[in-house]
Amino acid sequence: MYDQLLSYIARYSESPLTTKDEELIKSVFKPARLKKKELFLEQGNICQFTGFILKGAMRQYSVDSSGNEHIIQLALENWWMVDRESYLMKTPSVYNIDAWEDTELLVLEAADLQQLLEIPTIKEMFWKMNQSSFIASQKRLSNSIALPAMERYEELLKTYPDFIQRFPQHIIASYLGITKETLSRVRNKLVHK
Amino acid sequence: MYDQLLSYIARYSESPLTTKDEELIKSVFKPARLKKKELFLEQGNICQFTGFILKGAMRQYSVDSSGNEHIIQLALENWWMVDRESYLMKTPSVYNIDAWEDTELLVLEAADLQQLLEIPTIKEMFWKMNQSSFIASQKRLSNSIALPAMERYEELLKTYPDFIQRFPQHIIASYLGITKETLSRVRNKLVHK
DNA sequence: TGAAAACGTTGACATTTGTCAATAAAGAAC
DNA sequence: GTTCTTTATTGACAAATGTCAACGTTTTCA
Repeated sequence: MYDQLLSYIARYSESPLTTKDEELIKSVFKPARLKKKELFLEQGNICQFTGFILKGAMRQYSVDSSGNEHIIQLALENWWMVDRESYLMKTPSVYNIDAWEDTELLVLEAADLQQLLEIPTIKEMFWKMNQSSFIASQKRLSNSIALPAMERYEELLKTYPDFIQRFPQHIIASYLGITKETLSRVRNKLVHK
Repeated sequence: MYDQLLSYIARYSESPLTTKDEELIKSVFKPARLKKKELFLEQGNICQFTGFILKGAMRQYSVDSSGNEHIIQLALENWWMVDRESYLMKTPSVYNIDAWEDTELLVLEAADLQQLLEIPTIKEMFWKMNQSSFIASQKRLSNSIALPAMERYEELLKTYPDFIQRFPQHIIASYLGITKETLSRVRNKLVHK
């Protein structure tokens, strides 16, 4: 069960982990399971955990005054899921996070994070993860302000083709910032062009 | 000239810098000046520098096939400016970065970054900067997909009131992902409500 | 200081996207 | 197996935003 996390760490760092490091990792990351639709974080609460997805699919979203969900982030196996602002600053979150499929996770409490970061290999891994999260977020933002709906969808097809397989269209639409009807029409146009 | 950077570092880290650390910082950060509209990074080139703005205002933007500019980032005094993806991966950038006002910077070459990161205080500062960049980017993304133009503008007014003072409306509009005409109408509605 | 450029606003109209309702198919639950 | 829920599509219409052109003002700078 921890092999998946350990090999993830190995892939995103240069130096190997000592046996002692591995012990620490196994002691602070706790296994957890979520049923489909089960909440990992509820709006208004403080995000207590960082989750590493072993198996399953999750989503992070806000709910607006009309009750519409807006998907901020989707995540599959070997992705991290957390509301970083809430987790780090211990402020109430404006987002919900839940499981879209039955999901197995390894979760890390905020209180254990500092201890983990004393392992240079882990620190390096999180450093890289932060960098790529930021870069991905900035790209998505760039698409969001610069591209019309169809091109945003085409970008998504290229960047995260798995999403299309794992999430229904209304979720994809929300991720793109459009309605499911608009996405349906966009797809229709793409087929006929 | 370096005091501004040193006090920035002090503000975003817990431990103080040694005199030796300060010497290193002064040796790797080089002063630079940009005239208004002068390019710091041109689309297609690799971003060579991270800039710390001492005085002035800058923008990072893409240019679409119709020649329209889309502002990805605006920055003022005590902000960092860089295309992180290009800088770190050494890949050609899709963005331009230029000065919107005559600007004074301290610039850091990518080659000198590693050396700097060996100073724990600096590493901590960059760590925090990465975190807050990501959080800011995610918030902006969240607004971009969830809020209509007027509310995005109101959010901007709250979050970065300085931008309104320092950049003309067509720049603000582009930052929000709308046209200058739409922004003008939004502002008109806000006055009359 | 005077011409040129940049900026901001407005109107008319086009385009994109959203809303609502109806329908049908696919999938989940009992 | 059959009922209920979820998902996807489509049409008619509404709302938001974009486009283009014109105009006046402000700013820039030679």
